[in-house]
Amino acid sequence: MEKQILDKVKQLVRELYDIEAAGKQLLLQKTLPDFEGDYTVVVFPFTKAVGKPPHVIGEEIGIRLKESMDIIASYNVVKGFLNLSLKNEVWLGVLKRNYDNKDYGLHDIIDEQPVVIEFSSPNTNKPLHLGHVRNNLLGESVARILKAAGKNVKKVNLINDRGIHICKSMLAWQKWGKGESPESSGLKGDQLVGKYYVMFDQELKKEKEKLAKQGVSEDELDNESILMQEAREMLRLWEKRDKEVMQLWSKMNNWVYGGFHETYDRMGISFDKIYYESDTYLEGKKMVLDALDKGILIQKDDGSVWADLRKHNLDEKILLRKDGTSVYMTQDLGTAQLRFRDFDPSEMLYVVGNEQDYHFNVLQIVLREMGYSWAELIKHLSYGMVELPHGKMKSREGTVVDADDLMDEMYDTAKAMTKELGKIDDLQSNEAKNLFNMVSLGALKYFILKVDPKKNMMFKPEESINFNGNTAPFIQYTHARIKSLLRKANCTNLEFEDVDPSFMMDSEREILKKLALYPSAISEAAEEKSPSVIASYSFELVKLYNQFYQDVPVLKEKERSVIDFRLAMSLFVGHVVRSSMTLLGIDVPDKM
RNA sequence: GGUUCUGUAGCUCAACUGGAUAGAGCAGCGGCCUUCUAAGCCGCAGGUUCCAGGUUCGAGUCCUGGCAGAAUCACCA
Repeated sequence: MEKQILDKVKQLVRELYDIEAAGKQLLLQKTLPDFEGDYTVVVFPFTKAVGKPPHVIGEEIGIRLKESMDIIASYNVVKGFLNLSLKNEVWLGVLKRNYDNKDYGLHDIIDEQPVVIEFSSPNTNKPLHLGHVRNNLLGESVARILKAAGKNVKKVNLINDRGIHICKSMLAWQKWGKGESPESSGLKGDQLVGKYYVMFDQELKKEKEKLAKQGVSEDELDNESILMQEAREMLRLWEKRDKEVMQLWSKMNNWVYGGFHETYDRMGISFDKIYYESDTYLEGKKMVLDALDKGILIQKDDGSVWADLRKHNLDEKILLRKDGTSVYMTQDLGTAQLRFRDFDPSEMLYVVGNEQDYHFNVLQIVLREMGYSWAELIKHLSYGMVELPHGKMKSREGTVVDADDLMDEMYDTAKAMTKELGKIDDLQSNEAKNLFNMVSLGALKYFILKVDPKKNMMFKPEESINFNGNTAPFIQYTHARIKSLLRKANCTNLEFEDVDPSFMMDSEREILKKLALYPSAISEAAEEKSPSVIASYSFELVKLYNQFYQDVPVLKEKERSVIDFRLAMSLFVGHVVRSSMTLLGIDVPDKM
């Protein structure tokens, strides 16, 4: 429809002024609420070439548009803005064509070549926290949005299951764990392992303090520390596949996976393929050694291997330590290679925090230097940090917001709130549980996803738990209202063919206009890779519907066709609300 | 110090990528349940878009220079 109008404007500009209007000059936008009209053509861009005042041009184009397009009811010109009002029949047509289509706005797969999106990518040395929550929610939602926009999306997770940090928790458990297990302690596996990681850190700190007193310099502390030496030795043994170390490693990792699985399940996160760094780092090592052979990389006297990036205005970057073990970058090279082979993708997205902007920049440059043309497929979907009112999350200061705890708290609040409002009197207990889950998780997800991914966000616990205003519970509530209305109406067969479009009210037209925009909201969200676009859209739609609901008693209307028209519109809104919430990974209840 | 990002109402966030009078929510104040769910609706109040220049018909958005904050510049990941 928008394209139709734009094409016509383009044609008219050509006929009237003999000017070829290019893409950017042709601007069609939604008319602002204070003005009359649905769409607005901005005519300023033509004024110079035409040599007439803007309002005259607007008038000239407007009159011709109205003559030649039967969807246009009227027009008005304010300064350089040509406002067009479409006939009610147009909006009614949108309703007729789509109101019963649950998949309205969603595309089937257009392009078979997959888009691979990596997210979550946890370390197996500690449980998931608030930062991971943003990552997981973004990844899952962006994947759903891209799919809705017609991409063949593959979700992958890269488990960071090896490295010096993993050895730290292993070592601590070996030293001080006394055989403790999830079963014996009653702790979730990831929580248990996390406990030992923290323990290592504390003991290391003590040891370093002692060393410092003995006069060891700041720089030497890591080298001199016995604990660190032991951890490094363990990593070396691990890379040599030492039997005992491997056994400990796989035992503790399995505990962690059990815990992660529970948390993912609860959050509604899933993957098509899981990579383990322990499988991919070797590939990376191989690539590095190959490149070294070809003279692309340099080896220093101590045996360590580096990429020289000084011609890119960056420093040197280590790729293999002097003891031959690999670093983060090394395994990421390998993972990228494997992923490219596995999927032959058109795009490889990495949902990773903006603290790693530098890392991904370097990753791409190194791959490019090594001669891999697919380096260009890598896109870092960088998102901002989650900040807390009292500052950064620091495990040592106990200010880390644990993902499981957070969901528990949200659940309890949802429960208390629901009881206080007296909403569950007619719900079965499992229904009620379901509702608490939906509402609490919805609130959390929406609170995080409504913010533009690339911006840092402030996480205020009291506000995330708020259920009024621009929140998921508000949107869920509207869905429940619609469902309730439809139940009451008991509608099977909606007949509104003969409804008179001229009786359509402003609030109804606004809703239909909004519904017509759902497909473009999806494509914008996919383009920007930003769930926040969908969140705003849903909120605006639901606000419009609530206004309508408040002052138009649907079932009190005399005219049957008008009732059916309104029911069809409500049904349509309900579908789009559910659909858009699904894109955010949020479920909506039929009653609440 | 270098690089990158951010700065919008008391607070948390929008603003269709350069378009009209910068919008929501929360918090505050005032109204609306005999009528389809009040987790709702309506109204009031709240702004030098960090500052100073520049670009043009037009700037929160673009360019330059400041100021403030964050991230990063690891043989951590």
